[in-house]
Amino acid sequence: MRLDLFEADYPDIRELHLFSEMADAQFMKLMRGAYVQNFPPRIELITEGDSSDFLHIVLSGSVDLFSTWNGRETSMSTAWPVSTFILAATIRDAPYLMSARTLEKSRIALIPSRDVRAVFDADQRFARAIVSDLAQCYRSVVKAQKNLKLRSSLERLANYLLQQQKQSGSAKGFDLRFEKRRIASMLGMTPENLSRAFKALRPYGVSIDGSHVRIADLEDLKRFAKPDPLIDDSAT
Amino acid sequence: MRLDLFEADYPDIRELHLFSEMADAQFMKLMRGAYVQNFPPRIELITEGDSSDFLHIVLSGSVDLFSTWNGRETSMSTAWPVSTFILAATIRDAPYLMSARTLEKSRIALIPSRDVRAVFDADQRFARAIVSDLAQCYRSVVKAQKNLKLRSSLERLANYLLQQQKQSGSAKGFDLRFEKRRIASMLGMTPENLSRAFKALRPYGVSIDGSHVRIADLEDLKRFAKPDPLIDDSAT
DNA sequence: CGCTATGTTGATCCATATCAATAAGTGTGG
DNA sequence: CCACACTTATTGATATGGATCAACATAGCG
Repeated sequence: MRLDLFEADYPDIRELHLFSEMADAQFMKLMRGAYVQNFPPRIELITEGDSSDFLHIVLSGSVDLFSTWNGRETSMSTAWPVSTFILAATIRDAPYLMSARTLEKSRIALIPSRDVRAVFDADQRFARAIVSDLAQCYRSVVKAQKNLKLRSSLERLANYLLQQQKQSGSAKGFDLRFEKRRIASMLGMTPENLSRAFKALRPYGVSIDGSHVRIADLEDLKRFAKPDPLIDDSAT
Repeated sequence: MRLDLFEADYPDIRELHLFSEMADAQFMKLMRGAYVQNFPPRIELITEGDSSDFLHIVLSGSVDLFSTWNGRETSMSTAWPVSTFILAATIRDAPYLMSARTLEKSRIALIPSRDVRAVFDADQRFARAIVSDLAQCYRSVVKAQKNLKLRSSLERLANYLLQQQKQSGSAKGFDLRFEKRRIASMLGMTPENLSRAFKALRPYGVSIDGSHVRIADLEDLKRFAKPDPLIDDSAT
């Protein structure tokens, strides 16, 4: 299971802000028990309800965090390189609340949860980084919940597109980064409804061709979407 | 503003698991800059978007955490004695994502956020407690989101009633702890819809008289509600 | 190339919101 | 203590957002 080339990943992990400030000795202590593995797409890495033995880190690729109940399933969020997931379960030594599957070919590092908790107590800066990370995760979910409870699906899509547009940097047009099916699930709607929602945004200058989106007039769409930093900004 | 009797609250605050393990000196450092105030009902304590200068602690009464967007409003959660709120904003020194108002006459302690961050770095046990608290908060919101995305409003109500029944401890029957208007908002529905939802649960043995709820057969309701520890248990 | 999963479109159904009217509390000041 | 105002809860009628079901098109992919 353990790969010889793992050391090659140290710099990537080290620069993750969770690990960037900590003492070398403590970092190595974490790495000693860790291992890295490559996974093909669509592999279920963890299942909700399982005990949280490892903190996971996405080194490359991407991971879908989703949940199920009574035969239904929904996408909760996406983990990108380089970031951790299920940090909260690791901290509390509690069962996972979400399942995780690779979206594409992905490289994942696993650090024994026990080591994370031990090093937390031994390294001030690591503790500071963990709490900061966790607080950010918390705030992200709160924003997601506000998004769900205060907006219609059309408003959620409009704001999602504005976010994506912003992230892409390009003046006009960007590609959707996921299957529409998954975007629909993330936004809390069905694929059929998403398909119609795109059309419903046409009067506001949104046009879509396959996975390519163009927004004719940002201000026009913003007037409808009413983006709010306390819901839509990922940073704050 | 500062009350002479504040010292009387020390034991209550001290026994909050966030503060129970820390060194005396550090605890006093936190208390030195803190103060306590009594508020009448329905007073807005903080407004979303404001900068987070104080960590708040509910000593008695209760506090509604809510959010607004585009003229709409929704209840996100409730803070009870003795617990903190807006810990995440304090940690990250970021603006509040939620507003807070007293539900009833309440006694609130305020600790300067700067002090919290300073003592975090100085006291191992306090750091450990904060991270644990925060992880629990995070997991609560994730559960709330699963509840919203995976269940219909009728299913949410059914599970809410099962939770309340369990908490009440009594064999049959308990009183709703909030106005129905607020329960509706918490569950992400309108008051009218809640009113009808109660009736729709009658076939499963739920009867309501004012704010008093009786569940004829728990198993019957559970068969419909399908409660799930990964959504409904507050502890895990 | 054909298979399978994804996306689109249309028809319909259902859950939930909205609007409106009324009833029942709850608190206030005379 | 009562009358009044005001908020909350209920109920009915209706509208609508969004889900579901079904058919078909399309795009990846072995």
